Amino acid sequence: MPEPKKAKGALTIYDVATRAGVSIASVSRVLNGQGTPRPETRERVLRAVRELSFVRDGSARALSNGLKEVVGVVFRRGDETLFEDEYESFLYIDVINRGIEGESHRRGFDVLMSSVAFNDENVLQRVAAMAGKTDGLILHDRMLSAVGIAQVASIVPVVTLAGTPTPESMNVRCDNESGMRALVRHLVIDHRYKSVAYLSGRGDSPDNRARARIFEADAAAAGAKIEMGPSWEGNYSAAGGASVIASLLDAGTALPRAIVCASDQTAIGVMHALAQRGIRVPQDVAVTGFDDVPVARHLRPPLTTVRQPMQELGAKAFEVLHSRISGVAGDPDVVLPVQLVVRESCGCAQPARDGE
Amino acid sequence: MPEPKKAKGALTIYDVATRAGVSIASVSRVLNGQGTPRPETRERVLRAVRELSFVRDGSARALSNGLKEVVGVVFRRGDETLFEDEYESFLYIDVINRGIEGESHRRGFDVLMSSVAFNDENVLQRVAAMAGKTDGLILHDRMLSAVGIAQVASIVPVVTLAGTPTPESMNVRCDNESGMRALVRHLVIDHRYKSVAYLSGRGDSPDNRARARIFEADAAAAGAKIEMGPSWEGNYSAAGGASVIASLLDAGTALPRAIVCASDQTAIGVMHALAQRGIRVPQDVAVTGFDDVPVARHLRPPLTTVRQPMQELGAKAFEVLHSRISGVAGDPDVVLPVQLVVRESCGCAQPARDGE
DNA sequence: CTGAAAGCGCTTACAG
DNA sequence: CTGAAAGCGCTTACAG
Repeated sequence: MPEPKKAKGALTIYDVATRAGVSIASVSRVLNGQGTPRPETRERVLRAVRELSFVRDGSARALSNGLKEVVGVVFRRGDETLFEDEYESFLYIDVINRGIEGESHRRGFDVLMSSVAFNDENVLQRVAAMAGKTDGLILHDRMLSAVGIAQVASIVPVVTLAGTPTPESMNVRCDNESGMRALVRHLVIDHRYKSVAYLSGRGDSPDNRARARIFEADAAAAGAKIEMGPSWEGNYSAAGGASVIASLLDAGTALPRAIVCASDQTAIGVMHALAQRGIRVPQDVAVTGFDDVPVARHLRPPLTTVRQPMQELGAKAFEVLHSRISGVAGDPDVVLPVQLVVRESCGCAQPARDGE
Repeated sequence: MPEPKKAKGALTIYDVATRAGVSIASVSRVLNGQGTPRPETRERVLRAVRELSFVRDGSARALSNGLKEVVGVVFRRGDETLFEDEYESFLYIDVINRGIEGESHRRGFDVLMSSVAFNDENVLQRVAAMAGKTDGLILHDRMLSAVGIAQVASIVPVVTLAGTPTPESMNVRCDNESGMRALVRHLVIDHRYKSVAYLSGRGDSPDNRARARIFEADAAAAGAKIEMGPSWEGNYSAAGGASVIASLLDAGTALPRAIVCASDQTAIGVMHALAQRGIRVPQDVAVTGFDDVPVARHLRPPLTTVRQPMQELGAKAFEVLHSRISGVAGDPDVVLPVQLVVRESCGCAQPARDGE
């Protein structure tokens, strides 16, 4: 063994070929299950591979094949945590990512993860770099503007989560409309609450807009007094929810009978703020969330919310992306069903244990 | 534009060079910040890149550079869930992965994720495939045998989590010894419990062995009656913990005053089983966990446990791996400090609110 | 400062 | 069935 190849003693297909006494083409064919090699050739290659513990270099394969078998996922990373629960809630992103990973796995793909900080200046730049390392990208909620998406989509296929499909990209989301409809019905019809507020998420979120729209329409139609708008503007975070309540109370505003929060995180903040002022949930004010994050059932009282099938959302996103990568056109706007989860924060009595 | 390049209209550095009227070498240099190009050259390249929305192909770069700027993480995926909380507990893996991702990010690396099912036959094969796509691997708890690790480590550097360093691989873990020591002291000295049991994790886990060893030594030294062994054998899961309790109770065995569980998950199962039999925690039997998973503080009663710095564990693992990838030798056995978190399941009165 | 050319480790027509 | 060779898209000495 004269020349010390490169950095590591990293083996190449040439080493295997030499050892097996065949050409690199044969090695490659055996490894790929292409053609019909003579049994003996096959044996020799396989033995050499085994003895050497050889593994093909993924980059070289990708370059040659034009397929990396890698999809990228980009999401936001929380910075500091104001509420202890805030941190946990971020984990819902991981649930989605698990869904993506599981489905990828089945197709022989791996998942490249990259987070960007909330205050990150050049998200586009990072996303673009990811594009170069993958066959396609899945972007979490509100990562890029439509322009940014178009730009990235010119490099690799893009699927957004909880966004809006664009001419260049596809989208997978949950059925906010039905979820909010069921929630409002439960509060206004079942519980007969006369006044309800919508504590919003970020204004630029499609999810939030959809929820707000249905809330307003349905609650009004059912004859309830509605509160929403500037003084009820949150940002999906617990801190955001808490500060809205604090401001309202400080201003001496009377709270409505029920507060519909744009997310579970928001509800967590609201319940926290309410508890601090000695306002009881649900006796004085009912509170609901949206998402059904893992911690929702452990809150006191357990949170009534709308469950979004996070894991399926991820799985579906991969599925859509994969078919696109494979050159198959698919539905550019997939909508997944949601489910109302009634617990106690809405005012219902403690339901059957281990319920749902 | 005559010939339709390849599959996509995927741009290459040649397209940029043509547009900018320079050689591909110049494009590459500008993009890499190498050399001292004339300002005008720089300008023209940058403009062409911008106008074309060009992004370099990661595989080609990796092949040429000998560096993919990707580390792989392999972990186990839960299949079905017996307890609703089981599912959540799996998320602690994600917390570690977040730590890895965060640190990678700082170094310009991305993280390739791959899960394997619990019953997966050829984990080694999957791990090997990952090795080919990355510059180094981080393996979660008990993924591979020492032989398997050695094999993979001959391809890329390997760091294990909560394992044992081998001649070929490095390891990062938490200080189980100190954690268990503090826990036993709290139970046997502070609470004066006379009888304590250790409900174990998987027998083949280094973490479990370390915890068991210290438990036995310290509890005995403090004069407590000890129970552990075959009839107290769990497997880290909630289901495992619950079934141990069920068996014991069915056999008419009297429970000790305190049960030290090998993990929070186990404690969750134990508390569940106890509740079903009407046994009160901590009045009748105290229960403690190990890990401090997010849900631990939401259990009823809130779980006294030992917090492992999961996120730092991940960050540290990347750090160790990165320095190894960079050719720097580092400590092959990093130990991170843990912290006793006293809540109510040990028998302590409700501590100050918003504690910790 | 800049370009022509070799090389990274594979895969895959194309001949034999 | 199998081998020689070209090509995938970059980077980087090496000359100029």
